[in-house]
Amino acid sequence: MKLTTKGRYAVMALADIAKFDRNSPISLRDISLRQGISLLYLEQIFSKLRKNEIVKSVRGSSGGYILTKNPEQIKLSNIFSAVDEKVKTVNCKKESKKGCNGKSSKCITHNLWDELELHINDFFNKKNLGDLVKGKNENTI
Amino acid sequence: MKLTTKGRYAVMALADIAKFDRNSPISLRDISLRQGISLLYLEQIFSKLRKNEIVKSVRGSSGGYILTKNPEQIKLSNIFSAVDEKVKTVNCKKESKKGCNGKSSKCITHNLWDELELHINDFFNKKNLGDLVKGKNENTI
DNA sequence: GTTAAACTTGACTATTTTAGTAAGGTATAT
DNA sequence: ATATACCTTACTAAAATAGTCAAGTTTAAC
Repeated sequence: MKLTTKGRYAVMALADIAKFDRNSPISLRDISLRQGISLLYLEQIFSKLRKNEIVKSVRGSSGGYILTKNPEQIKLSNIFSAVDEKVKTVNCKKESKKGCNGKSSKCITHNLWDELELHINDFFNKKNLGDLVKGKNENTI
Repeated sequence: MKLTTKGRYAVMALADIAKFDRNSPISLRDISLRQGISLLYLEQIFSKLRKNEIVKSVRGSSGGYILTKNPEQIKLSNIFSAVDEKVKTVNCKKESKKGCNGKSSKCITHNLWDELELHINDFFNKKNLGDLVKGKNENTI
């Protein structure tokens, strides 16, 4: 069970932006250098973030990306869903008519995984970008 | 972010055993049939569970596996660590001397992922096999 | 108006992980 | 004896991940 880099990088990059003034756009090149993430990969990620209105882009030279809202208003769950990072514990939900393993009832651990998903999503719903940059003067990049 | 089948199957199989009398061994063949898990795959999983003393084996015909403890004493975290299912959110912990991305300080989201890991592990520490089989007369396999 | 920095898009690919399968053992209750 | 059950090692197809590559378009600034 692990987090993919897509979700991690998205959060890292947005936290990077959040550390700066909201009005001037931050270029992906700068983020790439500061965070050590491939520029081309960042472009993929930001394409999704823009489509999901987490950021807006400013084109042209000295362009870049700006957060659409205050960091406090951007929940981590919003970011993860934007880049298709999902918490997935069971694959027995689709065939809701027939139950989990093709049998007529739910598998014995079904409720457990549901609870786990809720537990994790709860965490992501409670955390926002603002929480991450509060200690921005500390020993963090 | 998802759970692998190894962890899921281990919990399912152990919950299956927990539903029965503790004294008579349950064969993998029966579990395989009831839970719809490949017998050969179950053997791999139970090999690890046995080495980690979650179950003990009884050989010979009408043999099988028995839980080493009461279901209430077997935490899900024990099961997951036995089958190498780990919660992994960051890969920036090994090089503790140099920081996360080879730089001298921690990455901006480092603490976040630590918190998440704790949050999830907390869940697995609180749940035990007994919790799963309590409602064993309900509509579950 | 040119230019260069920056974003946009779509296709492609190597590596790794997952989810098993296959084959051939060994132990033991009946 | 022998069938049932566990044990071990090796192998592999498929999927997901983590990017790269190439060829654009847009626009601020000079």
